[in-house]
Amino acid sequence: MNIIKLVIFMTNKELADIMFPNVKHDIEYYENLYPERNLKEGAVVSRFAPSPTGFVHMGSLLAAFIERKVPKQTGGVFFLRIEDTDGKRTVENGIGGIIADLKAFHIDIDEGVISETESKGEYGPYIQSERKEIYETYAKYLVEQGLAYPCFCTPEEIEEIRSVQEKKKDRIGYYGRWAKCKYLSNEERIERIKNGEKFIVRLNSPGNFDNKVVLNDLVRGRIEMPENDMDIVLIKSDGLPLYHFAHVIDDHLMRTTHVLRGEEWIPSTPCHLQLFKIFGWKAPKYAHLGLVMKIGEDGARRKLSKRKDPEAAVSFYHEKGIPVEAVKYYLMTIANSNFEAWWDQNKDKTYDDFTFDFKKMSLSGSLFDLEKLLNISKNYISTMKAEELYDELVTYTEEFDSEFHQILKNDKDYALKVLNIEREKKKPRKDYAMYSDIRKYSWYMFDELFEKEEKTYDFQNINDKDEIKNIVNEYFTNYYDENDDHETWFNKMKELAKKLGYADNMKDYKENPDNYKGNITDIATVIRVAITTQAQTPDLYEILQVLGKDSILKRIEKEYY
RNA sequence: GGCCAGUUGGUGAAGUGGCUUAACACACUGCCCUUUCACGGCAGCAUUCACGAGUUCGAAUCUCGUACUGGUCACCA
Repeated sequence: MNIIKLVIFMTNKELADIMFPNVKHDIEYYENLYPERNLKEGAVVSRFAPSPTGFVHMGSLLAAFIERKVPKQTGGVFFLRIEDTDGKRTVENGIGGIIADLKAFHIDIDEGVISETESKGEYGPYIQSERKEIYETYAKYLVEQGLAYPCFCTPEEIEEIRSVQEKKKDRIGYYGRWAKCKYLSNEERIERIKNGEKFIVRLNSPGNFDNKVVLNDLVRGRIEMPENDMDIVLIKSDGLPLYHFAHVIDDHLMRTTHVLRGEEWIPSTPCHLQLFKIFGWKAPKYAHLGLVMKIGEDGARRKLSKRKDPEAAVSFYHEKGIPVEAVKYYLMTIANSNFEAWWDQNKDKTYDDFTFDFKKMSLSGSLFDLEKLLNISKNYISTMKAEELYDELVTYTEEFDSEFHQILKNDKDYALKVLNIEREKKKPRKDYAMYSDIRKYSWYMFDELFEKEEKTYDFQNINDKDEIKNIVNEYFTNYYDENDDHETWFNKMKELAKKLGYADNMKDYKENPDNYKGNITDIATVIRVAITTQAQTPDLYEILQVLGKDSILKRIEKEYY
């Protein structure tokens, strides 16, 4: 009996050698190369591990945001790993796009890929395609242990198995008695390899579908699932590993403690847990996040899609000029809805000071609410200082509105005055949700724009041309004085109203509307529209002050005299 | 079809057996304030927590079943 065992063991070793002729090290080598991290108790090591498909998706950004936050909270490490084991997914400059997006959102990494060609940190390489030898070493070890084997099945054969399974209503997959290559003798395997037959490497799964395995998910709690009994592929015919294998090897070697990923990964977790167990490693803690959803064209919920939904791409926010901070605040409210209330109590603090908790995450995928984001953005922008807003706006327009950019640069002091209207006070104005709104709502404050825009004047209640002329004329010849303070200015408006037969306060007007031609708001509106063309603007007094006498009179002369 | 998860208002959600005649925020509606708009203030907006049954003195909260939604079952991640 002992002798037979020995023979089998020897052949496994021989098989492994012939399958992996290029492997130089044993697994001990890598275990020593990437030692346990020396971190304090409770420190979380997590990672953002995207495929280089171009840009970062909203859902991924949420994950990356949390993956960054938790290590920061616990004194751990956050690193970026690129999962490029599938050539078909890889896009030109995919890595650069991801790095740029993370940078744009100020998500800094402690370790990992920092450019198309560079990485930092002691646990690399951080690009999976550069880790081929490592995967082979571990696959070889598994073959030696009899826990993996070469599979010679062609795609056609796999398809054949599948259709028989479907017909018989059996579970689909390569497992148990369906796994043809599982039962080949080592002699045959070696011979076929020597004959030059192509093969892939499959796990010889020790699992039993009737046994249960428990996943203690950080956000969902206990999930019980059948053990994995699929002989999943470990190494593909291109020599690179499949996600399942790569994830287990990498996250062990990189000493990852927490894995955050979408809930679509839950079904394959038993397989990952099994791999960790086979190797005798401690599995990381898993947090499976709900997907970010959106209401589709047909009215049904569906996953926010990179291809169909512009708002899924982070570039969307960049182009609109939605502050990255606002997006991050929104992400924080999605991640932990109690954040909003906390923030309300801690206005002077930021999301960095807030303690994120996995247990407070919503289980089901949340609908992406652009409206809500815009509201957060509005509030955020309203708290910015004029100087700060100016800098952001200059940066924004440099890329997206060169004309406005030039105007802002030409007269910074004036631009600051405009931006400061009803700002930097206890109850600041909240009308800009994105930087692209600023020109839209304040173009009339800039003479260069005012002169060139096509203008339409809507005087609201008063439509009689002579009456409009009369009001404007009267105001600017007899009342307007740029040196008036707010109170004086307003008193003059009242006098003007009274003189022309309008009520100078709303109360009187409401009591006896028939006694008046209108009320003071009508007068104010006429002046407002005459100067700006807009019926809705910030405080009229401030506007007149900022615009200044010269520009105002020029506008009046042109249009009314 | 198998396996898994989810289901509280238009939206995000709080809620872990009695303090819930279900917080809070966004949106919406009305009123007030007001030189317009925005801000701000007040009020309204789920007689009810997918449905059914059970446990209990008592359930949105525990159990079971049903329905629906989503995920997954690749040499993709």
